[in-house]
Amino acid sequence: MRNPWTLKMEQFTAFSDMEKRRLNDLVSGTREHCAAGQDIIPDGAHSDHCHVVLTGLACRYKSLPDGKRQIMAFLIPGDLCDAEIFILKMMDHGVAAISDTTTALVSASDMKSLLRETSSLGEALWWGTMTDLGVLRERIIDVGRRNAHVRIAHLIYEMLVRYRMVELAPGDSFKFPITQVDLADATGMTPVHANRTLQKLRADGLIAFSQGVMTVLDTAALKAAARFNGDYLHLDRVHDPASVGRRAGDLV
Amino acid sequence: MRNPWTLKMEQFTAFSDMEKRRLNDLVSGTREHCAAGQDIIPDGAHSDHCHVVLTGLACRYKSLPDGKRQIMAFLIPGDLCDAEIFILKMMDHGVAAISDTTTALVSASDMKSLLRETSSLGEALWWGTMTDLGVLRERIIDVGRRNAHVRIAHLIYEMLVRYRMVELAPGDSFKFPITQVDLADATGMTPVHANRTLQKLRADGLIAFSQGVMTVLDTAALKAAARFNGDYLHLDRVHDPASVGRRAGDLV
DNA sequence: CGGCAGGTTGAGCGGATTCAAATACAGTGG
DNA sequence: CCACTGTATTTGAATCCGCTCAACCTGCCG
Repeated sequence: MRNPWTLKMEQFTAFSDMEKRRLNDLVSGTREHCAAGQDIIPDGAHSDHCHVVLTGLACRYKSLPDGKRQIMAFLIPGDLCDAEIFILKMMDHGVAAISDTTTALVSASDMKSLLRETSSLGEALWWGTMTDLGVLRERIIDVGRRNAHVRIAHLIYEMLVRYRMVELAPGDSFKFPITQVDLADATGMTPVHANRTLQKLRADGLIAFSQGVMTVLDTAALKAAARFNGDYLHLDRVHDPASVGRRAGDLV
Repeated sequence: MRNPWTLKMEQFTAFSDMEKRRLNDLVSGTREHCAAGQDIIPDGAHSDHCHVVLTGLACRYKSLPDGKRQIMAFLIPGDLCDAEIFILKMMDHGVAAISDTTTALVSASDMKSLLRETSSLGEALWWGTMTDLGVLRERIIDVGRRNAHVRIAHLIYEMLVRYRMVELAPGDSFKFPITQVDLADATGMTPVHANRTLQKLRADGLIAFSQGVMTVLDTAALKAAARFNGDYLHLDRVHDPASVGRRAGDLV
């Protein structure tokens, strides 16, 4: 009954049982599977279904005329791939699977009516979009004003916080099937330099990485190295006394 | 009766007279003036009013702990400063006036009900947010994968298209009160390098700049230099046969 | 065993930065 | 009207972070 979409949005607000059931029903319909490396939604496409990532890792990307590629965002379970689909004529970027993924299809009309609801659900959806904006802005700061070391540390730390939201980072370990080429495309650097930077983070004892699993060994040190401030993720419930136990917010 | 907010959203869809009147009423209430250099909305602030830029130029920015600053977006007349205000507890970045600005205050409750309307208005607002996302993604590509020359050309060309939307770029000239320091903060480079890059664009006869007014001398050449593709702005009405006359879409 | 994708290492180059100083320019007050 | 002041732009020279190119290694799989 607990799905990553609900878990993520619960970081924003507490839902009633009925609301949770509602959300759960929405992602319990048609599923789609996509193999690593394939497009979940190609650039320029249109469809009348939204995709919610349930398992695996995906990314938003855009290929440039000169062959370069920029990854604008990583999408983990609970993330919505294409909130724009029911308004815009076509996607202005592609969404690709990095590892094998399963996505839930939600019809545009369901999503539309959800958005217009006066309940917490409509607000939660809006919250999701607003935090997406925040994450994008943070990525601009990354590539614009942070050096390679801080930049990669920041990306990894953000992934940790986000994976924790959906309870997929036990022991501060999480799946990280991202190749160094992908990482370079996301951080706006070359694979070679991404490699050297990762090595330094490992040598400093901040992270460990093997078999596609990233482990953050020293959260405090990594957070400091990344100059991380998580306000932009708007995990509002962190400050909610009713929220108990160890949550993603502990890291922010 | 024609205000920049309506003009901008008309790039997405045609409104009925009643809808236009509705939009106009919303920005005809309280006005706020802000002097150049001052914060319109400080980082971390909260209010229960949204700000719509009516005149002047503003920017979204974030100051980093080490004193650096990153400008994430420029806001021209018709742009909404803080769509998040009625959901999120606080702003995760600041909005500052670059030149003197006037903004219209729209109450959060008015905005909220607008968003829930089944008319074109709710969709238009959603469209605005989605294009903001698109512009941010494009900025990530800018700083991540384009060199200084292309990057600045791209920024200027985008400003031209956006100014045209709100009919503020007669003869391909528009107000550009952005200092080279601002420009550097927006493009993720140093003022010195921004200066040299601008000089090259002028030497190549692509742009002219004096007295705070930018003139694009050769739109085709600038577009080519910027490798510009305007799909991300989603000026859907460009393809609408009912749309007549020279509009921003001509450039996209 | 060969092939291939991903990761690692080295050396040289170059775009952008840094620091510093000079120049232009607008506003202000004597 | 000019001297004065502060801000913005311009120029030069040295330095460095990250890029390029190229080779090599490693593990995996057919």
